[in-house]
Amino acid sequence: MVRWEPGAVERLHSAALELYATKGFEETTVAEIAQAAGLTERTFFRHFADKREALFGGAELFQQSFLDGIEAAPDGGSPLEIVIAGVSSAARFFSDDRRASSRQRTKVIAANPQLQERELHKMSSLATAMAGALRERGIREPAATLAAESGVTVFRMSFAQWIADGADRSLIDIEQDLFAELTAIAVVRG
Amino acid sequence: MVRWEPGAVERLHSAALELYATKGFEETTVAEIAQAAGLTERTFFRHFADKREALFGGAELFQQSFLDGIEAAPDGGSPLEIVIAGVSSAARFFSDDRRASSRQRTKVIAANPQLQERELHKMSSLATAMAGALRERGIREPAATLAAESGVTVFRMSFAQWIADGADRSLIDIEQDLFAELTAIAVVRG
DNA sequence: TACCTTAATGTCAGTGTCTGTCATCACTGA
DNA sequence: TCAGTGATGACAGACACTGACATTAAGGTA
Repeated sequence: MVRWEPGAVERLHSAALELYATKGFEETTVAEIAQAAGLTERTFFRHFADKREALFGGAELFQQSFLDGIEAAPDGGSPLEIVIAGVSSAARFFSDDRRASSRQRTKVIAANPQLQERELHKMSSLATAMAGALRERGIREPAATLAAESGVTVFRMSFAQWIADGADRSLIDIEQDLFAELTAIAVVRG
Repeated sequence: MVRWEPGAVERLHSAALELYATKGFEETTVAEIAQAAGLTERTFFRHFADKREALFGGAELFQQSFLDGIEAAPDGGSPLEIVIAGVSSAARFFSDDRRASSRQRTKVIAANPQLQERELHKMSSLATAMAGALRERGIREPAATLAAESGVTVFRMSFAQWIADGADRSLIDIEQDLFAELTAIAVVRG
């Protein structure tokens, strides 16, 4: 007989996602989420820094998959090629059976400006971390940050296409196309 | 004898900037800002949607200067060249005598995550608007969004260099260098 | 002059997010 | 048996933000 049911964080996360999806983010109170998870409001704020964070857990693994890909990239590539290795590595994080849940989560975020702001902040942190990893590999500024920001842009656009209605291509395929488009765009006097 | 002193918005903006800079954003209450401006808390929220917005006024003119530059760009250029026209046009918005005040404002934003999130959101909106302007000029997706996002990235990095300690180059000079770096990075098999 | 309208503000009573503090309870190890 | 320890509950409070209604001075109109 345990005093507390295990998995409090997971229960809070699930309850939050479900309520945000059905009632809307602003229309759900933290007290409601806590009650749905069988806990109190105070406990919610012990596990999540704020009401939004319940939707953004597990970002460390996500970010690490980018950094791993950058570290593992072969030597001698251009900055963008090394970034492509990182973004491709992270694509494995999103197998096709995750598409449905990714779609729901993205829909919730798209419906609320506060959540969009948090999402942008996470992406900005990712770009900063990737730029750091590039510098570790000897790439100097401003090339490191330019390449990292470009990589995050391509990832965001690819992800949006990946979960778009009717889409069925794999994330990594879409990424490759968009990186090709990026190099085409950057040509001056084209 | 006027009943109310004119320039309520400006007074609130100034009071907020000063208090955020001296006490810190989270440490200042809206009531304090309102009192410093000779108004009430309720009036603050009539002029600004939230506590952060007091720092982000006048974004419409700022954004429009990008769009104007895109509209005015000559025909026949690549997507990135048209974006460069927009970003260069906006550089005129930041003459050198604005450097000191830009520096203070940026410092306040850098000191607080909530303000950073709002800043990122504004930049994201700018990129969306620029992509729309590019589409108006016949550029298709995904080229339009890729070019717009790249342009915003270059602008952000240029701006950061422009207000960096000891910097004295003009914003437009820095932008040109970074656009050149961007095209260099994007070359595959470099 | 008296009256009406309007715009900007004030007043007041809320709701909801988030924090600090202390109490509670099961489990653990000595 | 007893002193930690860790997750939670209970409670009070600060502060951001909103809705509803009152107030005031300026301008226009009869």
